[in-house]
Amino acid sequence: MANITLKQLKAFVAVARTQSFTDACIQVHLSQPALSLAIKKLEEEVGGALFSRTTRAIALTPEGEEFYPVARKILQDCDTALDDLNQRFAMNRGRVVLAAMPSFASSLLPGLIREYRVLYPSVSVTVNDVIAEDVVDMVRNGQVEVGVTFDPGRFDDLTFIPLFEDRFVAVVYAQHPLASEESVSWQALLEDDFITLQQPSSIRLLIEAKLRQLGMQVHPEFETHQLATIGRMVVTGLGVSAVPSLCIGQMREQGAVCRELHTPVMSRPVGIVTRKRYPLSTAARSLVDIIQASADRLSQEVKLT
Amino acid sequence: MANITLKQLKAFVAVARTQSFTDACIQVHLSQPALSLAIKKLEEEVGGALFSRTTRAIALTPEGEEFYPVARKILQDCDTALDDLNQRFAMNRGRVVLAAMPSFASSLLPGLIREYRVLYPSVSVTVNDVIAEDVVDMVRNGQVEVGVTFDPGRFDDLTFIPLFEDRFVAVVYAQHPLASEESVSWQALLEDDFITLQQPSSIRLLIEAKLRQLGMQVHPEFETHQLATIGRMVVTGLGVSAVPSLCIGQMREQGAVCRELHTPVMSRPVGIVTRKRYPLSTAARSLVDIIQASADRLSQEVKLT
DNA sequence: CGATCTTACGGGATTCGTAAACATA
DNA sequence: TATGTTTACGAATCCCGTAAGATCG
Repeated sequence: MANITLKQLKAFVAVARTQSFTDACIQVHLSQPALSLAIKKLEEEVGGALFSRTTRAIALTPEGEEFYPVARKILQDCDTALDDLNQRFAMNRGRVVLAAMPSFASSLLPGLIREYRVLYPSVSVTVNDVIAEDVVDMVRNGQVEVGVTFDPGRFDDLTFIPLFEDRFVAVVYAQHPLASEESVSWQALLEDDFITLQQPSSIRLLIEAKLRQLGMQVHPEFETHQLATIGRMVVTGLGVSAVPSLCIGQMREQGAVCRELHTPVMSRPVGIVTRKRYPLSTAARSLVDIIQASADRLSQEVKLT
Repeated sequence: MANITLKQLKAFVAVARTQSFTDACIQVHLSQPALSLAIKKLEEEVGGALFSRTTRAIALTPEGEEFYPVARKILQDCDTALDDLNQRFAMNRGRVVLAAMPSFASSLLPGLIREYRVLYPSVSVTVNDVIAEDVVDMVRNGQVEVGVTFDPGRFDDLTFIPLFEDRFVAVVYAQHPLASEESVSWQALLEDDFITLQQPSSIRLLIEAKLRQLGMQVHPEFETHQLATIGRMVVTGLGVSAVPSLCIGQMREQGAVCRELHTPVMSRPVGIVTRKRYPLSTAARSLVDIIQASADRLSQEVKLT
């Protein structure tokens, strides 16, 4: 039967502060009798008098004096917690933590985040730029709410929202013979010196596995850790390469030329990965919404035209 | 309109803990629909969903996850505060601070506190053994709730509850001529060497002022700080003295003989001093009650018979 | 189909506000 | 006497519980 009400606490604090029932009425939006009853009830709950009422003057009992700061603190805590939640839901504050594979994080993601920040400037966004496999791991164990990466396949605890197809495109320098072609085959591309990524990236593994499967041999003449270095090497004429279509923009900026790659066309769906049965925060939800809404535009941006 | 309820918080915590509405019902003694409504209302108040309900499984939203420990803490604080108050009023805990003039603190007070402690063993009692004037000061400025001392006279912020009359009695050694008298006059007593208190006690001042007023001269042959020393000196035959009737017991224990003093009879009311308009704690209230109830017995104890 | 949450609605308790009574300075 | 609190009572509100509906596994 131990049941007190926040309203009673508010009433108590108001009376204690104003030292008057009448004045406290205004603060708690109650009539005198109602307030009187509320205090009376509270006193019954706590087992004794909190005020000494002499119809003329009000004084806190020593017990009330002890209780006053405590009640104040409780109400303060409630208010703070409520404000915090309100702001969080209104996205006047909050935080989204997401993971994205490097090719996406360095290409399309910044624009999306910019778009998001325009709408919700008070929500902080943290990006984990990790390889595709780690993106999946970080989502699965809850380190991030949202991941952007390749379709992780069948994980029964994950949800995948496809955004666009990422495929490999050939990267050659402008004077290269293949640059005049509309599209090139892997066979033709690999006749030149091939520059590849050295990092434990799924990109390289994917290329090698697929090509080996088709009986083609890859002879990487150069290896590097950075995508930017590939671009530079290609432009310098050291060789050719193949990169995810996500990186077309970057390659072009560096002066390299991208062409469609066929036989085979290597493509994988890129999308948003979230955890099943773990709802997103409103902040994360709206980020996902923005990314989804931009799916068409993203698809365009990885086109060669 | 920012109004949440502790009941709602309890409901929220229960659901969050059990991960199920049905199970939480038992904990909060509510039907499922009622609980559902309570959560719904809470979510409206905070501005967003705290749970993700899929009719089959319940999961906290990230916002709910943030809120959970906060809500828990608030409820915990409420419980603690309520328990504390309950115990205080039930006097299973608490504290009384009082001040008493030395003559009372060293004579009758210990017995009274003992009586009190038998009834309320869990309430700690602190005694300030200070001179009569300081007792009044400590009560007035709120350092103590209760004081026992002489009637402080007209203080409009103090309440005085008289207990008994304390008067001066003569103290002589057993072989002293006056010991055979029923009562002695100040005149007769002062013919012998007079031992008096040295401390800034109201006792000495009272004696001197009153006697001077009556044209009598006091020749203190010995001065001491301790009442016990007076007794010892008297018994040793160094002289005679006059002490408050409160100290009769102590004098007798030391082997001295007490006799009524007249011409004049010096007596002042001793009683309980409390602050007006500042209600007592229940603990203090019951101590006062006990002392008041013992008033008659106390009056007897300061009699010579 | 079964388990679980949500919505709908009637009954009941709590609580509110107005008016009158009461108590102190 | 005047101010301010408490008691009395009618009324509105809120909240709960039962029953029916909806949804997911």
